[in-house]
Amino acid sequence: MKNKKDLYQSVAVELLTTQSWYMHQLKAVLKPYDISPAQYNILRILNGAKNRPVSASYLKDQVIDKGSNITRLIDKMEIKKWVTRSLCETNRRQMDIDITDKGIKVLLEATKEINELIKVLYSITEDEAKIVSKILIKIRG
Amino acid sequence: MKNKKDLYQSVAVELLTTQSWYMHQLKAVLKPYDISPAQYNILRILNGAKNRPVSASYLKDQVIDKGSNITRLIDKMEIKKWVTRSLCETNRRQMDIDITDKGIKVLLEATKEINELIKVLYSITEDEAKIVSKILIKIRG
DNA sequence: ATTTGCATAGGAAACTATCACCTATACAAT
DNA sequence: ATTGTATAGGTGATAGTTTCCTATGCAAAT
Repeated sequence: MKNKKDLYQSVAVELLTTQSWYMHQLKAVLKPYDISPAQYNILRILNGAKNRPVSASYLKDQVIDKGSNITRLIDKMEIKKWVTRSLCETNRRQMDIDITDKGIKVLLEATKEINELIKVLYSITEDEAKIVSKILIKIRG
Repeated sequence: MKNKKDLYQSVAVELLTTQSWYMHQLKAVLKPYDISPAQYNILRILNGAKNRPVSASYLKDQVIDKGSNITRLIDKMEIKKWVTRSLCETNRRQMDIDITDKGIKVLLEATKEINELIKVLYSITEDEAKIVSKILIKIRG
């Protein structure tokens, strides 16, 4: 029987290992579309907002990796014409960031690939999937 | 009841989110020692090898993030005098990579911090810890 | 002798992390 | 109306790291 420290240490190690394993596949799948996982994440959030534009700080809150620099991510996506940026009318400190048709198109294509990729997770049962999601959420407190 | 795709999608999202959350804390904890998580990983492997030197390819196999560039990691760690690199006598294609006393010292210091950090995972029970480790391993197939 | 495997070198591009600084706005208190 | 403070976002510079790529040297295997 392991001691407590080693037990939780192995949670950390398996978390890092499994994420790394999945992330590499994710990057590989998105690469042909020239999308980084962080950019894909932004596209999903923008599309999920049903064409109502959102602010950068909203994106910062919603995004998976809180460490990412929204301004510079949006810069790159604007160049690729996947998003637009305009001054918010009601609060002029904010930007209205919105997805374009081109952005929606690339999001749909990428999503198709990701829906395929997700099948690599099918080595666990649906019950296990429910359990692991729940515990992962609980970990973050 | 969610459909299957959404269920496994949420596993992916929670995996990425929780790892990102933990990784940021890990980086913050290691920063004062000027160690990256990847370098800490190398130090642990070298120390775990009980002072028997190992090859770069062995490290590549053992390391958590398979995408990392062992040569460059070792370059940096050699500069900091945490490891030594010498030609392997028995197989002269290989390098013998070994940890130094200085490397052991910084490893021990960093490990102390990480043993503290691990407590952020205590929001789940020991049973949940066992379960989540097991499922994370199973995911990778 | 040729092929395969191990390890490394080095360039280029991309990403990260910080920092300091700046602009403009909102909003509440004076 | 003025001032102070917090908020929202952006800019630019720097340094370091990572990632990808190609190429090379050398040893080992066959």
